[in-house]
Amino acid sequence: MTTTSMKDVARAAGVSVGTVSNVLNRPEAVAEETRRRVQTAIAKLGYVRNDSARQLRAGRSRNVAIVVLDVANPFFTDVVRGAEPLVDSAGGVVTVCDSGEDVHREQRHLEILEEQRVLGLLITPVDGSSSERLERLTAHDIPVVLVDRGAGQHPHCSVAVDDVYGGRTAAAHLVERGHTSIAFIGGPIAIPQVGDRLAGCRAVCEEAGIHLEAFTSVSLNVAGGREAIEQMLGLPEVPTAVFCANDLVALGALQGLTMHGVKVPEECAIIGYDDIDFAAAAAVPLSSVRQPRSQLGRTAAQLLFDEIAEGEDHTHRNVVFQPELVARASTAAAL
Amino acid sequence: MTTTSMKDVARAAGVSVGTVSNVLNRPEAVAEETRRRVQTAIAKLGYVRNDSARQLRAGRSRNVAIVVLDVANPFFTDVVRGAEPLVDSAGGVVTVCDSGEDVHREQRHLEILEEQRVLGLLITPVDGSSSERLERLTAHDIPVVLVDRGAGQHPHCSVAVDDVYGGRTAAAHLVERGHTSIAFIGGPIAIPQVGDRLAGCRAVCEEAGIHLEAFTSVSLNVAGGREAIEQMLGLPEVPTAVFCANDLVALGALQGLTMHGVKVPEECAIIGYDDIDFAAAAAVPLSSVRQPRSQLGRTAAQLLFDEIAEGEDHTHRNVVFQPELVARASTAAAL
DNA sequence: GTCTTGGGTTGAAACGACTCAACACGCCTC
DNA sequence: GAGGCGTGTTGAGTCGTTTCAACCCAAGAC
Repeated sequence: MTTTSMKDVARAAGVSVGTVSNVLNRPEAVAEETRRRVQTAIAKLGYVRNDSARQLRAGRSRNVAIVVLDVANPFFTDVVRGAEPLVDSAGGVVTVCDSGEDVHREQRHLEILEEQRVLGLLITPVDGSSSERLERLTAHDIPVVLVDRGAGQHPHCSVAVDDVYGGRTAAAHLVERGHTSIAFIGGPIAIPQVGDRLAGCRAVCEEAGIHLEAFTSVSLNVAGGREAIEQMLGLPEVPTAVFCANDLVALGALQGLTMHGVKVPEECAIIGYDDIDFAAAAAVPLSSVRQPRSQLGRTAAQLLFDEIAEGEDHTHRNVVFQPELVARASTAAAL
Repeated sequence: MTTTSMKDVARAAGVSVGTVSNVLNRPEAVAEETRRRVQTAIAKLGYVRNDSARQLRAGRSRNVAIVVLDVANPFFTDVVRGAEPLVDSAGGVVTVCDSGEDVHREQRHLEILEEQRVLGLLITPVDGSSSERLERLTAHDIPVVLVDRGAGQHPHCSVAVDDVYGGRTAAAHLVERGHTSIAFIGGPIAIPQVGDRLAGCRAVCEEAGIHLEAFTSVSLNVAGGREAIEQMLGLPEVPTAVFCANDLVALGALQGLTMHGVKVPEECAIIGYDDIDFAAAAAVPLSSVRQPRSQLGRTAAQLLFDEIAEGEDHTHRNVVFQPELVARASTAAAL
């Protein structure tokens, strides 16, 4: 069965293609009786609109893409969840792309998305200096909203959580518990969130005159955390507390420490970041720094549609949320 | 800046559009010198192919859609991960859609995907009887591969894990540990996986003459598990073991039991399903039934491309994997 | 009886890329 | 010098939809 087009429907209903189009797009402009005839024809032939043709005509698709660092990270799925309803109700369709923290995959996605003439883009870019690639999109009139990325020099709207503040909060909590030697475990420092969290942490440590050891995990997941712990345990002086750049890493760290018989929190405390659902369900419930995840997504989508609506006279907005400490068992022991 | 088309490039390079098209699609057919001229023109104008136009002409997009029950479930993200490389290397693009276990959302996604003339579809359908909606797609020449769905009556290729066997395995493990009263917690029974796991469990219980109590959680996630536990604890005789339809539910159950001061596994054992990464990292490491997740995705994608390649003389294939018991602390106590 | 008005409908012109038959040109052969 | 060959290039036609000026026609105004 070869695909049926509007022409076939028109013929079957004895009207012109223009009328079929009207039935589909502005039914109120078509006479009752005609409309019905067209609709039965559509049903009988099993006609399905061809979106490519629509888009070609419209010059733009109705897809909103969300490019995340890792779909397997609950943080991002929550962000996506937050954005979806808003996009949906605006008649858009969400496309999720996973860059896997890899610049080349991100690049490939961006190229494809540009070819698809997406309506807009929410992205957590892999590195800090990706602006040139993104600006190419904005130059081609594709609005870009940065997610979880501070109000920097970039010419885009953005939503973010104050990661420096979050880093400070986590470190302050550890200091308050009496720790005097702290390790930081986090993925590529090039990822701004990681850098900021570390910066906040470092600031507090310096103020308090505390030793800080930073480990660079290969990536921000469970395996990365486990591996970093291996390194850490090789130190002559093993720190008594670990601040992980996100909860997945923290879970990995927890596994690593437990495997080596190090008691959490008695011998080593752990604090994560994001407060994903699994954090509370971990072997030792994880302390963490909570981010308003779905709100991030929702706000980002909102900014995107605002930008689309405002057109020329749009000025970029940068929304920053404050994270919040959630203390649990993994930092419960006082020294 | 209005979008530049092949025509603009052609003009700038002093050639015809046909030649530009050739440079893009069959560069070897174009003379070296011409090719270079066209390429500089492309670079200078910042030309980007218009995918809608391509697709319109081709009659088909290069998108492969994966429709899952829940993107936040690591099981599915792993399946997606498994499928991605294969789709990628076949020149396709993956689109992930989340049905959220909701028939209407699934339906909406299917409609949109059909309008987009996707290359093919990997789907874990919400209910068992969704075949009519899917057959509409196949009637329109869109190949569909069922994921995690047994070799039933359906006219599709499929990959699946033997869920009845998995259910039996889990139940047998509990019986072996001496439990004589077991609860099953699982989402809508209409979801075939849930039904099958329950069936396998029930069969073993009947053979062993053991009491089985089944609870229907609203959905297959952490919250669903927590809520079901509330119900279960209301029973006059509280079961001594719980078999959860997936690990998220099991994590929820673990939270629920812990909240009510019920010790796991001493007072109540738990076994989950899927063996997601978080299962091992839980407060009490969860026993589970492991599925070859990424292999499911990879095989599904393979079947899809096989079907596309074989065309007319394709016969559907149903691949079934065997799951595997992973015993951990949550079922460690003997009675 | 002519003139408006306006609800319905029409048909052709876009949109941008791809395809393919036709052609142009240089070179070689007989 | 006619014919054949091979390599490059062309341009018109096509995909399916939307849009919009033009048109038709019946009803109401004068």
